[in-house]
Amino acid sequence: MPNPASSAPLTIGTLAQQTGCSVPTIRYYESIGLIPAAQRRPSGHRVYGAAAQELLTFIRRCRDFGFSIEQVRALVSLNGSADRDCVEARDIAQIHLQALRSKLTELRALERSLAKFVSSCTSVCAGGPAPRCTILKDLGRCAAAAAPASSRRCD
Amino acid sequence: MPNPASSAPLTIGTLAQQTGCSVPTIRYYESIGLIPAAQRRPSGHRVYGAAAQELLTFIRRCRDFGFSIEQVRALVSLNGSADRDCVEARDIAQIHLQALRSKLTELRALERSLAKFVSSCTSVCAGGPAPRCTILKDLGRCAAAAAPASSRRCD
DNA sequence: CTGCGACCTCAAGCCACTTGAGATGCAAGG
DNA sequence: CCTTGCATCTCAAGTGGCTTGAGGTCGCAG
Repeated sequence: MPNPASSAPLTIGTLAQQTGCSVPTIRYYESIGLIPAAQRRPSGHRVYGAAAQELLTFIRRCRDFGFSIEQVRALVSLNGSADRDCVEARDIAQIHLQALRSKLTELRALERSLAKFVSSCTSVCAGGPAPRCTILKDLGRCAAAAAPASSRRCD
Repeated sequence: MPNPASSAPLTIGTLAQQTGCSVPTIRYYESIGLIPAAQRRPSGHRVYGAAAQELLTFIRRCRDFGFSIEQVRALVSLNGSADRDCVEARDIAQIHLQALRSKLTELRALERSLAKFVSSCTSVCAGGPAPRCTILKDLGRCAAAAAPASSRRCD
């Protein structure tokens, strides 16, 4: 036995705990082919080994960093193919970084505007009738400082 | 005639152009009760007036500022009820602002980490075999600087 | 042998729309 | 008057990345 403690077969629940994914999420990843189909006990229960644990931890980290599932898929595949070039990984990260930066720029502008709304309401109209609130008035005004439409989407 | 040019009846397409919403989005807003059901021509085509245009512009601005549909619903309702208190609006904005700020904090940390990944790859391993890329190695490491799970969600 | 918790599958729900199919309306040109 | 072509209509399904629920099976402790 090469590694008695750490390579013992894992149930899906244990794997979930150790990787920080939820149990349904692991099954979901299997269903979309992001992780290979697990081996099964005769009962049908999934059994995992150390490789699955490493893979899932990697995936979970990627998701924490905001990579999309398709980006993660590409990174996983890169991670497994010795004959491919690391520049591919950098490109994926670079693209993600750029998207993140433009999102950040948008959100910073939003934060400023919202903070202005709130403090202006507090100092000018707090407690008054709602339809005269500076927040609602500012929101009704012709758009100027608003973020582009992309910030309404979920990317 | 009180306002001949601006209060002419609008088709949904014109309304969409003037408010920056798409045509299906306007129908969607009607279907979820965010805007009242439009009047119809005998043919079934929707007809809108100035009130709808103002309302949709307001809604669109709110969405630009990142308010959820339910938050927008509350703001719209506040905007229309003279007997309610402006503090309600401020509370909604305040809650949204706090959520935005914690999101921003997360994203800033992500940005730093990703930028580090990219520059490290460029200087250390660019062009080498993918599985040895510093990006992929860092992603595989035990989580430390990663953002909390909330950043993976779409909020 | 009887709980009870962990596991199984399959389906639907979430958000805020977008996209597509297939049918009809309307305004302008011939 | 008729065609052409765009706008509109409805209804259904798709998007991402899961989560939640229903209804059933498995495995182990008491």
